[in-house]
Amino acid sequence: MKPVFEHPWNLNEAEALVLQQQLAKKVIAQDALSDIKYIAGCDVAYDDKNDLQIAAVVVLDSGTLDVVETSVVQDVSHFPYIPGLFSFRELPSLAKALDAIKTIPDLIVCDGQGIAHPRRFGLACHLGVLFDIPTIGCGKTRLHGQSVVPGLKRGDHAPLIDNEEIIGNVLRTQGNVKPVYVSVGHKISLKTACDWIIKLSPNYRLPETTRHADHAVRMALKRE
DNA sequence: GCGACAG
DNA sequence: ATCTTGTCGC
Repeated sequence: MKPVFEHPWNLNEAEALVLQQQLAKKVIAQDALSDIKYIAGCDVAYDDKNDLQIAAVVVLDSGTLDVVETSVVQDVSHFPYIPGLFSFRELPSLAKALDAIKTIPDLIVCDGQGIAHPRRFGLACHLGVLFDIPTIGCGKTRLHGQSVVPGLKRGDHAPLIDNEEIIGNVLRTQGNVKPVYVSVGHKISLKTACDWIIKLSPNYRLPETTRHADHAVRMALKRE
């Protein structure tokens, strides 16, 4: 699958910031999904010197959560890690992995934030807008916003707030286990996003999509 | 100046 | 993200 539009990746920090603010206007924070048959997870791992990355996209059957297809690619890092500009670092390699996938997913779960971002444009938003596909941001830690601790039962959640605005949910995917940070990526509502994350996390803290993608990149990195 | 800071 | 030992628990 390919992006619906192109934009350069060889940018400096200031240029990336401008482009980010431009693209942020295109995010749709409402349900605009079709039937969800396939759901993809994606992740990136880095090598020792940190100038190479391995990206993976794993497509699962939304009903059985069985792996349908896996794509793993290697690429060079074109951009450093800068909090708030994370997508400019990981998206080039992820796009390469998506380009090789045959089973077009109906929804993609990202390892990072969606609109729970200082300029409302985390990795999940960037990927969603670039490929015009519904996405969810599901991070292991917080980047932006403040919240209260949610209840301890699976499914309990509390809003992530920034300036009176709800930018995401702190969601407990397993009882008495550290919660995850869920936010809208593109073409989905926060409620629907959380429902899917719960459904995708029947046994562990992180959704199966992320677990499979993480496993794939870690395994590929080990063989280098 | 001080703290915060996705992966 | 990655660098790392032992340890508690099913």
